[in-house]
Formats: sequence, C-alpha cells, structure tokens
Amino acid sequence: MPELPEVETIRRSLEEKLKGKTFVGVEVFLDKMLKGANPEDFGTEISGRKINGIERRGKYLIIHLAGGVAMVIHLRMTGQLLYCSPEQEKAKHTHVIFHLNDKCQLRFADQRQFGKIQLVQTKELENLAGIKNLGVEPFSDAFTREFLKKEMRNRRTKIKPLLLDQTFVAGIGNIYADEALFLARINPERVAATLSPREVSQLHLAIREVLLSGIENKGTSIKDYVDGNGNPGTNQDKLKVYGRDGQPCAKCGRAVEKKSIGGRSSHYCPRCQKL
DNA sequence: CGTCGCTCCTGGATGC
DNA sequence: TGCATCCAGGAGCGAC
Repeated sequence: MPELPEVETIRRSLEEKLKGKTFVGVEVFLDKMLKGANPEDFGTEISGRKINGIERRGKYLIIHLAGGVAMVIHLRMTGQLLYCSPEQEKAKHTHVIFHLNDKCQLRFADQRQFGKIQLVQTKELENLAGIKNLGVEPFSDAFTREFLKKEMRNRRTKIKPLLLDQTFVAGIGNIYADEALFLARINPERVAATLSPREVSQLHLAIREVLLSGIENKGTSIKDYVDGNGNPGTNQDKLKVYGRDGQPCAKCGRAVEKKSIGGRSSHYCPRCQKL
C-alpha cells in the first residue's frame, strides 16, 4: 500500500508526536510481525528507550532510539501506524501496541500481515538486507537524469517493472509508477534501454513531480492508507490513470486501459503512451 | 547477475 | 442468497 509519499507523510506525522517520548512497554498479539526476535526480548530491548527521531529510506521507516538501537518498520501493502490515546477502541488487525510515557500508544495494524518490525543496532543499519540494497532516493542529489540514463542503458526489462525495483530507485510503487509514466508519456511496456535521452529526462522529472505531489497531498488513500493520526490523504483525487481504466484520459479523452505487466496491474493511455 | 513466477495473508468485488 | 474465483498499493525467494 504505502509508497514513498505515504511513508513520508506517516514519518512526518509520527515524528511530530513521538520525538522525545519514551517507550515504556509493548504488547504483541501476532508474533510473526516481529522479525528476528521473540516478543519478550523485543519488549525488554525497547522499554525505557527514548525516541530520538524517525527516518525514511525508500518505503522503510526507521525509528531511532536512544542507546544506538533502531526499529525498522515496513508496512508492505496494508500496514498502518497510529498514534492514539489508550481509550481509542482497538481496531481489527492490530498486532502490536507500543506504550509511551505520555500514556498514549503507537499501534501497528496490518490486515494482510505482510508488514515487518525489526530491531537492529544503528551501526548495523547499513548492512541490513532490504536497506543495504536500496537504490537511489528520488529526492537526493544522486538522482539525476544522467544517473537514470546510465543505469537504464543496458536494462532489457520493461520500464514499468524496473520502476518498481527498489534496488534501482527507492520508494516508487504501483500507483506512482503508472502516474509517472503517464506524465512522461511513456508506455509501461517499453524496454528500458530503448528510451531516448529526451524520454529519460521526461521520466526523471515526472518521477519527482508525482512523488512530490503525493507528499503535498499527504498521500493516496484508496483503500487502507491513513497517516500517523488516522487521517487520509487527498492524492487519490489527483490520479490521472491509476484505477481509472475505462475512463477518459485527461489529456486526449481516449479510454484509459488496464493490463498486467510483470505480474502487476498497469494503467495507461494507449494514445498518449504509445509503444 | 538479471529476470520471472510464486508466495506470504485477509477481505472486497465480481460472476455464476 | 450462497459460493467460488479473482484481485489488491510489496518484496523475498528459488529457479533458470
């Protein structure tokens, strides 16, 4: 579910509430959400630790704790992190509740149970599988059109699956990949290496633009996504192609099509995004 | 190494 | 209404 803009929105909303607070205890209702630790050790390890800040890398959230410990969280498809009062009714699929020293709670809910929470030593963060192999951050200085050109030169895969490859560029998911390709007027089935320099430049700009819009609109709430306070975003109203199959293209009026590419649903305008 | 298909889950939509 | 099937915003894994 959450892609870079959603994870960034959650990061901002939670940092505001959690920074400087201390974890005082944990309740775990579904052990498998914790990766590499049993609930007892997990609780012991974080209890008494102050929250120094929250970082995002790709679609990962990293809660930095005092004493050189980091909690790495991935929400996958349906994960949610909610800061709320203890009186708030416990939502279905709430698998972990963190108790804070302000009496409030941080709750982790995940309908499909794909999400993961993992504790690591901060100095081991760079070696963590998943983090270690993340590609370039789309808003970093390293993400240039020259970088894209160079990286795509020898890639024989289709551009859509490449955009979803987190070891290539970090943070893009199915919604923003479709939106970026539409904005750049590139068909999702184009072989990456065959894009012209002009097309690569357009794609570079389009990726940043759709992700930035997503953040400014506080995320895309289609089904489950809400921020750390339970508030939905508004970016779903701005989507040009994702989920709009059968509806007219905003640019040319032709019906948007939906097709499975690399095992993922892809939405595009057959006239604006010719093969 | 790059690429592909399968898999982990629940539940909403769709079809018969 | 009931039941079966398909599909969903992600990514790790094994196979080739």
